[in-house]
Amino acid sequence: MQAKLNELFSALSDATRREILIMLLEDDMAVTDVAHPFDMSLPAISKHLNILSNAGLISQERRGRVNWCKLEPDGLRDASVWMLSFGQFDIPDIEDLERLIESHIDLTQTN
Amino acid sequence: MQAKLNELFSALSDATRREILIMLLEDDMAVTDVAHPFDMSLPAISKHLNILSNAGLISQERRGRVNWCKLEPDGLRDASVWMLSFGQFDIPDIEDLERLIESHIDLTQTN
DNA sequence: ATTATATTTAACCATATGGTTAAATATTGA
DNA sequence: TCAATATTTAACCATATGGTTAAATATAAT
Repeated sequence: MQAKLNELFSALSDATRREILIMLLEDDMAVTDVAHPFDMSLPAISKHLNILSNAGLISQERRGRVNWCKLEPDGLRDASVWMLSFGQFDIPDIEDLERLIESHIDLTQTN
Repeated sequence: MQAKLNELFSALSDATRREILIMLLEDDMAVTDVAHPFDMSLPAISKHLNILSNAGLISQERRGRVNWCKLEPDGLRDASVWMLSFGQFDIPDIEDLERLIESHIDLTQTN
């Protein structure tokens, strides 16, 4: 769980990779086409795509010599959920969450 | 904007720092107390706190020789908005919340 | 069969990151 | 005043990260 979140947030911490994700919102793309707008070598883009794949944010499917990259929006889910518990809940909700955590701890301790 | 997001996601990509944020959900804490549960030197924690400060995720207020650390939940807003802009996942459901609670419990118990 | 295209792998480099220990700096208490 | 406490700064180290170029691989086209 922690390792997965490390990978996710780390993948998102690079502007090039975030831009790639946004590009893939439009449509699936070949690696070369992903690379095109960037002032960067193809191997560099290839590495970025691997990092996004390993984080579960995209998938890649090879057809012939073309590797098609596809956004996997569900990959953002864990990170999103983690963040929402801090950022979007207002104060009473945070207190609710804390009570939930407390009660869950109490339950595990009495078992 | 991109630099801010880099900083934010990068700050969140370390499990120690995420754990610190969760600890600060409870209450404001002094640096030494933040450091206590971790098997890590005080300077290391001090660095982590600086990274969290620079990312806008916490604030620090010195009173006497004690530096009080305070969660700044709004600091997550930009990153949260960025992720929501992908808009392809639903509002987190009860299972996600359960998993989140589990992960927080794991964190508090493994220390 | 040869060449062009799409992509990855390998080897390398500079800088960033996350940790350490030792020393420095305040501030508080005796 | 002197010692203890809280925290940061400095110097250092190993590994990770993000880039490069050159070579390798696999497929498609001529």
